[in-house]
Amino acid sequence: MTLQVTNTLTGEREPFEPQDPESVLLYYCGLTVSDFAHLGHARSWVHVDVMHRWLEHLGYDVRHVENFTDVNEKIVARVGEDDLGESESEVARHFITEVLEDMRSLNLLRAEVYPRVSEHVPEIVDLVETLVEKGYAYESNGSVYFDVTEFEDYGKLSNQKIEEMEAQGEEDERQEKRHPADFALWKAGEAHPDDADPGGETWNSPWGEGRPGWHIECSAMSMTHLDETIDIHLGGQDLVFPHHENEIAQSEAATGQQFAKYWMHVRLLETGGEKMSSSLQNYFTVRNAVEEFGTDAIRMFLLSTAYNNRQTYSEETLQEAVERWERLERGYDRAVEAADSVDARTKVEDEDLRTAVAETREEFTAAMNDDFNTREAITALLDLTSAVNVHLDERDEYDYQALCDAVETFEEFGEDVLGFALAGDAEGEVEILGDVVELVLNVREQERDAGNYERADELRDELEALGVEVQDTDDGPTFRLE
RNA sequence: GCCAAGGUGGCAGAGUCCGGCCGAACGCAGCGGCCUGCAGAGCCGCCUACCGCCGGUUCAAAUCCGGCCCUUGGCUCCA
Repeated sequence: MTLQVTNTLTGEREPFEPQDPESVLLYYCGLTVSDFAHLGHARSWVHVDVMHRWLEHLGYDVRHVENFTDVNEKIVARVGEDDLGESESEVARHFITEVLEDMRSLNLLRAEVYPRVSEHVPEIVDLVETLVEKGYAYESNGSVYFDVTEFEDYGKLSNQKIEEMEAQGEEDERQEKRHPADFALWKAGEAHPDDADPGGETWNSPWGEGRPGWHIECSAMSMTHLDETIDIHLGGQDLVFPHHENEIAQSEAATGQQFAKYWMHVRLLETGGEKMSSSLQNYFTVRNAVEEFGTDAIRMFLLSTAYNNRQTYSEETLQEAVERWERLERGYDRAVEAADSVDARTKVEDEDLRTAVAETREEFTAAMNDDFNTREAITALLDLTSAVNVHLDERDEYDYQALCDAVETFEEFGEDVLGFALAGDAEGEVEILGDVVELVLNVREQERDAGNYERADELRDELEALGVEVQDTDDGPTFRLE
């Protein structure tokens, strides 16, 4: 069973075969750091994170590079706003810090490198020079443009014909271009006083002062940190055209090599009719979402739809994800507690549970290999949850070995691959807190034994208000910290 | 106008590439039951599917082919 992936380049599902059978070169088009990250960014991140994790699970050494675009007019536009910073680079640095924090809050595996455009201007200039030398680009008024008519395959990623394309770029630069679809590789800084907002940095180049174009950065950084040909290039669906189309053109024109073997695009998170207006924007930030629903519920929400299918955000779908996550977590907790309670030498065997564990492993693997079908993968884990629950509810004696296998499966797939925090952070503070709760529950048991249920219920309600969910069982009370 | 993706139960959402295990998964909401001092969790059952419409291919179609209707996303910086 091998991994199959959908390649935007061919539009088909193909067997995944990296150039080097041992490793995968992966580049992800990251954010333009002019604002906080929102749930849509989280969708891409979490899916790419799970792809990364699954590739590692399959044994590949994954070299993951994700850029930050820190040179952009949108960043310049915010210079001086509030306390964001007094220059383009200060504003960018501010948001990079915030965005990295958001990424950590989503429990994303770190990339190997997070390159920034401002640190790669020499490489960008070199690349542009190469393109000019080879006749794929021309200088005009201090700016340099890529000549799309010189690159035979232009349009192959987005399936478009040059003649049918709308002009790219601002109105005033169209005058300088030979073909409307030509795009800027280097933009003169002084030739456009209107664009040259104060605070926007410029660099020296063979064509005078200026700034890198909007697409050349990723080509330069991908080649610098990975190779001329990489295995997977990822990004949001919205980047297919023009961004990735242009990356292919300029990269392949410069090197004569294929730029990326597999192009994969995460479909955009939709909002169900309502536009992502600025008034709603705040609510959609990663920060607010994680704070309100928790990392695991957010991951559950985002992974409950395959990366290349449409997903609509709504209060209801998010709430459903919370329930799905809690069901999974409870199942895991029950399995762990049950396994801990059983004598390891027990001879009890439950064929149903053992079969369920085996099927879960098989189905999870098949789902992930089938173009990273995270929805089906989660389904497999929830099926295991049901099997564990049935086993614990219907059996008087537990199957120690099967429970251990179930726990291991939850951890291997749920934690390592899907990135959930099943075992939680059982650190000092949490342990002490648990002991305190235990103490209160003992008191409550005394009240219950004395038939003083009113007081017992009060204690339960008060604990719940503090985020401690109490559950009475045959074996005494149990609790969960929310 | 161009490019692309879709229309499956109350909601949400797999399955469609490689037709039969789909008499349609997993879950959420709701209802009934078991358990329970109560509640919750869990378990069992139901609501619950003529798989957008019409026609074709086939022993067999949600899945393949043709036509039609409708929806959504992108095409400007955008994950």
